[in-house]
This record gives sequence, C-alpha cells and structure tokens, in this order.
Amino acid sequence: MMMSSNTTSNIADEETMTESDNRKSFLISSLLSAASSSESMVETEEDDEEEGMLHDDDDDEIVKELEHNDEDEAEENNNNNPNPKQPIQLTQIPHRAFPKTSPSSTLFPRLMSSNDFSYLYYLSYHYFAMQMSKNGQISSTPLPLSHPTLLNSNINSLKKPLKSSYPLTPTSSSCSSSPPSPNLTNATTSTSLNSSSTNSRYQCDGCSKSYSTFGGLSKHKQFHCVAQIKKQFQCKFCEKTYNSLGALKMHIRTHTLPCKCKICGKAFSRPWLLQGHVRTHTGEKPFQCEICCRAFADRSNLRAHMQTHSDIKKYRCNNCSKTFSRMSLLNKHTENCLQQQQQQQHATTHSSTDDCTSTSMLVPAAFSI
DNA sequence: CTGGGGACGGGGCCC
DNA sequence: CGGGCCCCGTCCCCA
Repeated sequence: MMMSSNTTSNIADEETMTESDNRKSFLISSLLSAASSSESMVETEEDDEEEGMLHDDDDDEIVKELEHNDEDEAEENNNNNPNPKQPIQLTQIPHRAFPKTSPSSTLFPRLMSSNDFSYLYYLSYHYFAMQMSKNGQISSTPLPLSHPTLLNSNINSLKKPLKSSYPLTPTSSSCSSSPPSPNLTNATTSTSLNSSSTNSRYQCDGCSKSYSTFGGLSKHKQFHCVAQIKKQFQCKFCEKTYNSLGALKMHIRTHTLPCKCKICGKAFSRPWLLQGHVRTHTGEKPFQCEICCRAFADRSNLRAHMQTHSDIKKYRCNNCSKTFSRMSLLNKHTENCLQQQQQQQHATTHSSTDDCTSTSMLVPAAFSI
C-alpha cells in the first residue's frame, strides 16, 4: 500500500511539474498577446478594489464571521483612494489583465499558489512598468532600495518600519513619480501613512508593508499579503484554504451540514446528497442498467456496475495488464501484484532498482490508452 | 482474496 | 451567486 501511494504521488508530482510549466508558458503567452494592445495587461486600481471587496454584501453568517474585518478594510481602501480620477491614467482603463470570462480565468483559480502569483504578478507588473515608461510617466528602471527617495524618507514616522527586504521591487519606487494622493484627512488611513510631504506611503494593515502607491498596496493585499489571502479564503473550521469565496462556502457546508434527513435525521452537506440518502429509505432506484436492467439508486454505482459488463475495464494494472472496474480494486490488486513482482525480481536478481516498474503500476487504463 | 454493490464525500461545471 | 448535477473517488460490507 505504501508503494501504491508513493507511486501515485510520483506520478502526481510529474504531472504537477508539467502542468506548472504549461501554466507558466500559458501565462507568458497571455501576457505577450495582451501586450499587443496598448490598453491590455494593466490592472486598474478599481479592479484591485473590486477584487479586494469580494464579500461586502454577503449575508452568509459564517462567511461574515470569516470576513468580519473585510468591510472595514474595503472601506478603508475606498478612503485611501480619495480621488479615483487621479493622474494614473491606468485607473480609467476598464480592463483586467486576466479577464474573468476568458479561458485563463478558469485556469486562474488553480494558480493561486504563492509562487504562481508571484510569478504572475512579476510579469504583469513588468509590463505595467514598461507601459508607463512608454508613456513617459515613469522610469522603466526600478529604483534600487538605496535610492535617495527611500533613504530620505522618514521611516520612523511610519506606523511600522518599512521592510526594505521585501522581494518584489515594484513596491519600492517605480510609480513614485506620480502617486495618487493619500487621503490624509482620513484618521484611520493617516495613521498608516508616511508624514513625509513627498513620500506618502500606503501601509498594509495586515502585515505592515508599505507602498508608495495605492495600486501597489492593492496588489500586495490581493496577491501577496499572506494574512489577507489566508483570511479571505481559509476555512474557520479546518486548515483548508480555497482560491475563491464560492469554493470556501461550498466547503463550509461540509462542516455545517445544513441538509438533514427528515426520516433519520442524518445531515448532509448538499441537497442532492440528502436526496440520494433518502432513496435508501424509499428504495427508489432511478438509474437502470440497460444491459441487465438492474437498478441503482446512485449513478456512480451504475457506472461502476457498467464496468462489469465490459471486458475492458477502466483501470488496468500496467504490470500484468489485468483490468478492474474500480480504482480501489486496482489498488488492492497492485499491492499483491507488486509484492509478487518484487519476490520474482529478488529471486532472479539482486538488483534493487525497481522504481520504473513500480511507477507504472497505478496508471489507470483510461490514461494509458 | 476477489469482485461487486451500497452509501457517501467533495471539487468542478453549468444554468 | 446558488442550486443542481456530473464525475471521480473512497470506505464498507457481503457473497
């Protein structure tokens, strides 16, 4: 069994690596194609705010608890943006780098690992800087952290000290030539701003990192601030985290189990699970096998049953080519088959290298065909 | 031990 | 955004 899980994880790792490469290639191509349009690739501050305010009007009690601070932060974001029509022309461009409706948006939630986001944001920001440079608004060369504008800033006046070691340089100075004016009249905001007249900073209240622009802060909150992301999408009942609020809500149902059977009182996470359970009481079996006319209450069970009518079953042992209707049967078989194989190998040779054969053991026939 | 069925969980997609 | 549904998967039980 251990070997089975190991081989499975090996395969999964390989697939993950290739998927990761493909995603990066996809992202790069997306960015390059978007670069062909002068308005592309630039996320607006409005977009940042919009995505930062994911759940303002959410009336789900549980989610409210999870996000009880978000509304305040969102409001603060609004206050931090005193003049939406401020100079950064990019704010008027109603375009997001990764449109929600594009195929990339369906891929996007899978990219929520910190590495992917860092990579993604780095590329998008690079293009952002290039566009700004083309427009003559900023220098395309990021200022080093030792730039005089930073050295001269009164770091001590910050609510918390600026951590200059923060890896992503876009926060440091690239847009500092024309930052939107921080709302110094807002009490909450003003406490997190640098009082320096020329280097007002926007500070993340989650991790204390500060930024020269509101956009930089928004980007940080959206993509990099672990505290923010974790708070937005982590389940309060367990350690699971999700890339979207909808996925989190769906998961939370597995804890709250809102659907209860009126007959036996058993609770389920979703209505259709309850519906299937009720069939165990009523005896209803709406799914019938077209071959033997046997009826089933569960479609998945019918599907598994259909495998019994087929000579070629879905899951195949790559070692002995025997096929199975279910993965669990294949796993059981694999254990024994692997042990037999190892015994044979041990008997014939003292070679201990059997990784390759074991790796192919768990590949389902559906994937190997 | 093997094969199959029953019951159920959970992520994702579609409307 | 939520509900319904699909699909894949697991666990348990039994013949």
